Amino acid sequence: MRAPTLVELRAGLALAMRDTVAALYSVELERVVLERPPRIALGDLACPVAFDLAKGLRQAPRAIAAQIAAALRLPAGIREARVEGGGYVNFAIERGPFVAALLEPSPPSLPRPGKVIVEHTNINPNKAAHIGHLRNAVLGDVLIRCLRFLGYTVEVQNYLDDTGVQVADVVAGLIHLEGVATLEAARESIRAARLPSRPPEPKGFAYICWDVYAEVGRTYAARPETQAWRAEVLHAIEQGDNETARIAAAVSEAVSSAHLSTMGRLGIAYDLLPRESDILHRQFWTRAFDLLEKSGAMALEQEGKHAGCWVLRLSESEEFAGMEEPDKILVRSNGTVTYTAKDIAYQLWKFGLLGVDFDYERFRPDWSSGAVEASEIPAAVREHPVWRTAHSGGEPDAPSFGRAARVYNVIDVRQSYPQKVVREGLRRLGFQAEADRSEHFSYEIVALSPKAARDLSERFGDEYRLTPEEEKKPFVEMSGRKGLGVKADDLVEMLLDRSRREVAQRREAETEASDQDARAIAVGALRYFLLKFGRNKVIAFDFDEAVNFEGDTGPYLQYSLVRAENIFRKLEERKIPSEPTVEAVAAAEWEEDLWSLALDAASTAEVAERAVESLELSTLARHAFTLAQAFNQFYHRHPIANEPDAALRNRRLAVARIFRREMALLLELLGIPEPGRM
RNA sequence: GCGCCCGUAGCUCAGUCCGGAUAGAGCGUUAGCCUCCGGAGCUAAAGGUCCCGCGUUCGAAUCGCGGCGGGCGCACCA
Repeated sequence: MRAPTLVELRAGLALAMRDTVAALYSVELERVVLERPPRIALGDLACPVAFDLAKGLRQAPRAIAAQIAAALRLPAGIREARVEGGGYVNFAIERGPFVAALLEPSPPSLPRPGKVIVEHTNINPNKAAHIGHLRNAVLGDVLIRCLRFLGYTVEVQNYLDDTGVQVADVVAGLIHLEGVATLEAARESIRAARLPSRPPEPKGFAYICWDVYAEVGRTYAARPETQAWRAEVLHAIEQGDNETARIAAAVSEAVSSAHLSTMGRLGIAYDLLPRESDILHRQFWTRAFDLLEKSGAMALEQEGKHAGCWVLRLSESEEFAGMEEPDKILVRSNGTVTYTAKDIAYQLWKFGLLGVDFDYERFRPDWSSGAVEASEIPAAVREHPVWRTAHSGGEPDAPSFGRAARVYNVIDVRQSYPQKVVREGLRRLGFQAEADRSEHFSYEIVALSPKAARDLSERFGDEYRLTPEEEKKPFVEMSGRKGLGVKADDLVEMLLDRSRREVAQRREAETEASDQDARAIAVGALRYFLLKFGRNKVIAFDFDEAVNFEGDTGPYLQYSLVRAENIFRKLEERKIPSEPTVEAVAAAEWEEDLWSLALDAASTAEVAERAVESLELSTLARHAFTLAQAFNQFYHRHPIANEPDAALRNRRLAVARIFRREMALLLELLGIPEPGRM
C-alpha cells in the first residue's frame, strides 16, 4: 500500500488530534494548526494545541502535550508523537515509505466542477505594454497555471477596450498631429512601423503609439482647445462606418496583436479576447439596464446633483458605509453609459446571467510585432487557439465561452472601488452566489524607483523631466499619458542582452540551443522578479535589481534544476544506475538533511493550494526558492556519481529524482522555462 | 475628512491570515571554497529600539486601541 501524502498525513493528524482532545478534555477544537518546526531535529510537523488548552484546563502546556501524545492514536504513516519545547506535540513521519511513495509519479488532481474565468492583462490597445502590465499578466498567468494544476477548468480572457478614451486619443494624434487621416495611411504606418514625419521605429507600431499618445497629452495641455479632438473621435467611433472608426479599429488591432506577442514571448496565452465594441453592438448594456431597473437596484435620480442620472444606490450597503457620496452613476444625464455600467453587464455575461451572447471568430495574431520575433514565441503559445468576439457572423465551430462558476478579475488595487461596485451590482440583482464568487485579484502597482525615473528622464530628455514633487517621492508612478515608463519589451531586451553575455562566457560557440537557453533565462528572471513580491507591495522598479541573476532570482531556480539534470546526465555517461531501488529507499534509515529535502519537495500541492486560496502567489515563488537553496546545499555536500557506498548513493539518488520532478513542476507553475544548460 | 495598503538588518523583502521554539532570506560588505555531478554555486562573519505608545496574554513582529511617516482610493474618467 502506498504511504499517505503530506496532505493526507495532515488530514489524518488533524482528525486524530480532534478525537483525542475531545476524549481527554471534552473540548471541540475549531481548527488544528500543524506547522513545520524550526529545525527538522524537532520533528516533521508540530501542533501547538496544548498552549491554547492550557488556560482553560489550568494545567501546564507541557503536561497537556504529554497527555495528548500518550493518548493519541497515530494515523498511518506517522511513526511517533512526542513533546518538544514548551508544550508542542511534534510528529515524526515514517521516512522510508514516505520517500518511496514520492518516487512514484503523483496522481493528477481530480477534476473540479465548474468553469473558472480569469480575466487579466486588459491593456488599452493604444500603446506598447509597460512593466506594470507585465505584473498583471504574470500574476494572472500563474493563477491560471495553479488553478489548472489543482484540477479546475479555466478560461482566460483578455478584455480589449477598443472604443475608449485612450484609443481615441492616439487616433486623434495620428490624424491631427501626424497627418495619418485615412485608413490607407494608417495601414501603411502600421505595416512600415513609421509615421510620415518620422524615421522608422524598429520596435514596431505600438512603440510609435507610445510616443504619439504622450505627444497628444502634451498638446492637450498646451492647447486646451485641441481637447475637442477626443470627443470628435469618440463620437465617430460610436457612430461607426466612417474613416476615423476604421482607423481606430486598425490601430487597436495592430497594438493588441503586439501585446499578444509581448506576452507570448513570456509564455502567456489567452483563450478569448472580448471587445468593448461588441459589448456595445450587442447591446449588453440595454439588457443589463432592464435587469437593474426591474429589480429596483438602479433608479433615475430626480433631483440633487445627480438629477437625470441612473444611479446604483449604495448608501444602504454596509460595504460602502461612511462614504460621502456612495451612490454610483451608471448612466450619465446625457444618456451615455459609464465604464462601470458596462463592466456590470460584462460580469453578468461571464456568469451566463445576461441572457445574450457574443459571436466568436478565430484571431490569428501577427506574432512579430517589431519588438518581438515570431521565433521567440514558444510553440505552446503559438499553437494555442485565440478567439475574439466578432462584430458580425462569427464561426459556427466556436467553443462555448462564459457561463463560469467563479470569476477572477486581475486588476490593480486602484480599481478596488469600481470592482466593489460591480460585485454589489450582481448582489442587488439577487445573484448573491455569483457576487460571492466574483473575486477581485488586487495587487499593487509597479512604480519607478527614484533612480530608475532619473535614468529614464536623462535618457529621453526634457519632456520626461520629473517635477520637484516627483523628485521628493519614494517612487514615481508610471504614466502612459506622460510617456514615462519602462516598456515591457525594452526590459526583456535588457535581460536578453545580459543572459546572452552570461551564456557566451560559458559556451564554446553560439548555437540555436544556446540562444534558446539565453531566452529561457531572461524570461525566468523577469517572471520571478514580478512574482517574488507580495501582491500588496508596490514594486519600486530598479534596473539593477531586475536584471540580477544571482541569489533570490529566477536563474537561481533554473540553475538548481539544470544541476539536477546534470547529475543524471553524468550517471548515464558513466553507466552508473540512475534509477533508485524503491525497496531499499523504503527500508532505509533516513538522515536528517536528505530527509528534510525530500519533505520540502513534497509540499508542492499544498503550497499551490494555499497560494490560490490567498491569491498570494509570492508564496509559491518563495517555496521554489527555498527548495532550490536546500538542493544547492545538498548538491555540494552529497555527491552522487562519485559516491562509492551503493546504499548511500541510492538514497541521494532518490532525493535528487524527487527534487528534479517537483522543481520542474514548480517552474511550470511559475511559467519559468527550463534551460537545457546554464 | 472617510476607507484600504505599506513601515522588520545599509538596501530590497519573507514572516502578520491562524500569537509560541534562537526574528529569516537575497543584495551589498568582509573572509574563505573550483584536480570534484560546471562557481548563475557553496561556507562563514559582521549587521535588528520588528515605526512609536498603551492594552490583551503565561507569551506580541503577529491581536486590539491611539498616534507617526509614506502610498493609493473616495468622478456624470477609465
